[in-house]
Amino acid sequence: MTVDRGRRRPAQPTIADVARHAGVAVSTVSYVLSGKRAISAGTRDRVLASIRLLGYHPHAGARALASRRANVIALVLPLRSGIQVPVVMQFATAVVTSARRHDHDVLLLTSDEGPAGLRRIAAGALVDGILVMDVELDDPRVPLLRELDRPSVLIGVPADTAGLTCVDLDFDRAGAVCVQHLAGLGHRRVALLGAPAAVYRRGTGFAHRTRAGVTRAAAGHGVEVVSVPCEEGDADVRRTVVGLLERHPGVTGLVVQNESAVGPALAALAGLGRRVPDDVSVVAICPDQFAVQATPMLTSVPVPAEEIGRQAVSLLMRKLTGEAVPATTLLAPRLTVRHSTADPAGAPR
Amino acid sequence: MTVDRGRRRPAQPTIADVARHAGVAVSTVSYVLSGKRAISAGTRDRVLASIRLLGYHPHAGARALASRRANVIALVLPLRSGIQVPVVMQFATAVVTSARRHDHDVLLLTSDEGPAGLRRIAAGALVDGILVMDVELDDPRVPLLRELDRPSVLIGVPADTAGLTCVDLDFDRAGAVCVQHLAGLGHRRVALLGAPAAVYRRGTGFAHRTRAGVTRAAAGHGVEVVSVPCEEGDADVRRTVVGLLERHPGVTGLVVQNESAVGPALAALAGLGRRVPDDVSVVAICPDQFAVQATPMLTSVPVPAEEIGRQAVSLLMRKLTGEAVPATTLLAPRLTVRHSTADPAGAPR
DNA sequence: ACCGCTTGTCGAAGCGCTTCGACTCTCCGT
DNA sequence: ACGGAGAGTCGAAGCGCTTCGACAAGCGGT
Repeated sequence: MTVDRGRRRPAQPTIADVARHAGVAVSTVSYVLSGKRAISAGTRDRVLASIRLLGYHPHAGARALASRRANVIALVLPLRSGIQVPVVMQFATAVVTSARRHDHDVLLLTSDEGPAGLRRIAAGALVDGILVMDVELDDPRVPLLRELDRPSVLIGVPADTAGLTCVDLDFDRAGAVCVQHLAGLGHRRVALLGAPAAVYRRGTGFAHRTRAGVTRAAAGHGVEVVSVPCEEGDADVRRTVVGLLERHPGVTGLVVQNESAVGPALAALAGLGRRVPDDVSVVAICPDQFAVQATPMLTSVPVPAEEIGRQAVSLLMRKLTGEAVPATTLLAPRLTVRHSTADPAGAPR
Repeated sequence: MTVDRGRRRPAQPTIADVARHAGVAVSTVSYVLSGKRAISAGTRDRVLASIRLLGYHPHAGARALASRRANVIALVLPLRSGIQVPVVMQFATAVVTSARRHDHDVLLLTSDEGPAGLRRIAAGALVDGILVMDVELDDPRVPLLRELDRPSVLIGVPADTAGLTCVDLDFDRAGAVCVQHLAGLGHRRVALLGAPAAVYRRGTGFAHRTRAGVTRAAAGHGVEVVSVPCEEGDADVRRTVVGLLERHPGVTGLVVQNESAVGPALAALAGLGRRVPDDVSVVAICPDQFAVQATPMLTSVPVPAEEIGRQAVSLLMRKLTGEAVPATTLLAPRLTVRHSTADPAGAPR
C-alpha cells in the first residue's frame, strides 16, 4: 500500500505528450484545441484521438498564464440576515450552469472578506470577471468595482448606475402589478407586508423599489395603501399581521414580499378567522416553488432567479469580449393568478 | 471616454517590478512572500514596502503553474430536489470562510455536470482538493473520487467508506437522542416525520441513518414507533400528519426531520386541535434558526452546518499536506430543550 | 589562521501553455 | 510559366512565478 505511493506517477500528460504521440508540433495541438487557426481534418482527428487516448486535460494555470484569461468568473454572495436563501441558491446554481455553458468556472466569494477580497481576486488574475449579488442602493463595493478594471455585472440595482451593468427583476413594476391586480378585482384598501426593517435601513434596492411601485400604483388606482416592514420568524410575522389588521380592519388585499413570511402570514390570517381569498386576498412576490406549495396556491409574481442568473452571465461574457452592453436590464414582472385572490367580500359582481 | 480605453495600462505589476523597485532579486521577493528561506529583516521590510506601494498581487495562474498548487478547492453542491437549502447555504458559507483562513479559494461546482466535471477540474489542476456535499449511500461519484488522486473530503457518509474521508453529523445518534428525550418524558408512542420518499429511494445517508437511530432507540426504550416519509409543500405535509394521527391516534411524540416540514406540521397539528406540547410533543432535527423561529420554539437537534464545513475544510487541508486523517468524523448530536416537548397528557408527574 | 557552519542573497532553469512570425505547399488566374 | 494568395504546420519566445544550486559573508571552535 505504502509502497505504491512513491512509484505511481501517471503525472497528467502535457500538451507536449499529446504532440509527440500525434506526431505534430505543440502549437498544432494548441490550435486544434482553440480553433484559432485552420487545421486539416486528418491532423485534427489524429490529435483529438491522442488527446482522448492519453486523457489529456490542459493545465488551467498554464493556460491562464499564457492566454491571460483564467476562464473563471467570481460570484460574490451575500451572507447577511434578511436575505432570501432559496432565491440566492437558485441564482447561484443558474450562474454556475450558465457559466459552464460559456466554458467558464465559478469562484465563490462571500462579501465578508470585504473589498480586499475583490481586489485580491481581480488583481491576482484568478478571475476574468465578477458577478455581485444583492447589491444595495449605496453599496461600498460599487466604487471599487468601477475602479477595478475587470468587467463586472451586478444583480440588483444601486442608486447610481453610472458605468455599471446591472440586472434585476423590475421590482417597482412588480409591486405595481400586484396592486393593479388587487385594484382590478375591486379592492380599495391594501397593505404591503414588506421586508424586515433592517433591509430597508440597509437600503437594499429591491425592498425600496417594491414599496415605491406599490405606493405609486395605489395612488394611480385610487387605492388606499399601508405598508409595514415585517421581520422573519413565525411569531413576528403573526404579530405584524395581527397588528396590521387591528389598525386597518378595512384592508382586504395583502401584498407579501418576504417569502419566508408567506407561510406564517397565511397561518396568522387563518388564526384570525379570515379566509383566503374570501375575506382577504393575498398576492406574493416569491419563487414559484413557494407559491404552489402554499395553501391555497398563491397568486404571485415570481422572482425569475434562473433567468436573472443566465442574463447576468451572458452580459458578463459579452463584456469579456469587449462588447458594449446596456447599463441596466430590468426583467418585466409576470403575475400568475392562482387561488389566493378574488373579489373583495361584498363587491359587485 | 472611449479614448481612455486604449491608453490606460496600469498593467498589474509583476514580481519583477517589485524586485527592481526594492533592489533585490526576483527570487528574494518570492522568498519574502513564501517564507521558505530566511530573509533579513531589512530586506523583508523593503520588499514588503515595495509590494504595498506598487499594489502587487501575485498572478494566480503563474503561481499555480510554478508551484503546482492552485490554492483553490472545489465545492460540489447538490442541485436536486429534497435538499435542505438553508443548510446547504450554511455549509457553503462556512466552507468559503474556512478555506480563506487557509489561504484557499473555493470553486463552485454543481453535480449536474457529472463525473466529467470532476475529472476536468482535477486533471486540469484547477483545484488542489475536492469537497463533495450530500453524498448518497451508493454515490456514483465515490469510485471516481477514489481513483482521482486529488485529495477529497465528503460531507455525508456513503455505504462503503474505504479509502475516503467523510464528515457528518451522527444522524443515527441524532435520531436516537430525539427518541430518548421523548421516552424520558414518558412518551410510549412516537412517530418520525421523515424526508421525502425520493430521498430514501435515492439512498441518501442521513435520512436512512436517522430512521435507523430512531428505530433502534425506540426498541431500546420499549417505545412504539412509526416512521413515514413526508413530501415538501404545505398540503402534502398536512395530509401526511393528518393521515398519521388518524391511523395512529395514540402517538404523542413527533420527530420531524425535514426542516421545511416543520412549519406546516405545526400548522397541521393546530388545525387538528392538538396543542404543542400539551397534546403532542415535537422535536426537530433542523438548523437552530428554524427552531427558534417556530411557535412554540422547538426542542431540536441542530445540524451544525457551520462546524461540519469547518471540519471538512480542515481535514482537506491536512490531506493536502500529506497528513493522515481519520476516515470518518461523526459529530455528536446535541439536543436543545425548548418549548415544544413535555410530558404526555395524563402521564404521572 | 583555517575549516566548516549557518545565514542571506542571487541567477537561471523550468512549470505547460498560447501566440506570433516564418516557412512550405497547393492551387488559381493570367 | 509565374507570381501571389491561402491553407496548414512548425519553432521559439514569452506569460509570471517557484525552486534549486551556488556563492559570499560572518561566525565560533581549535
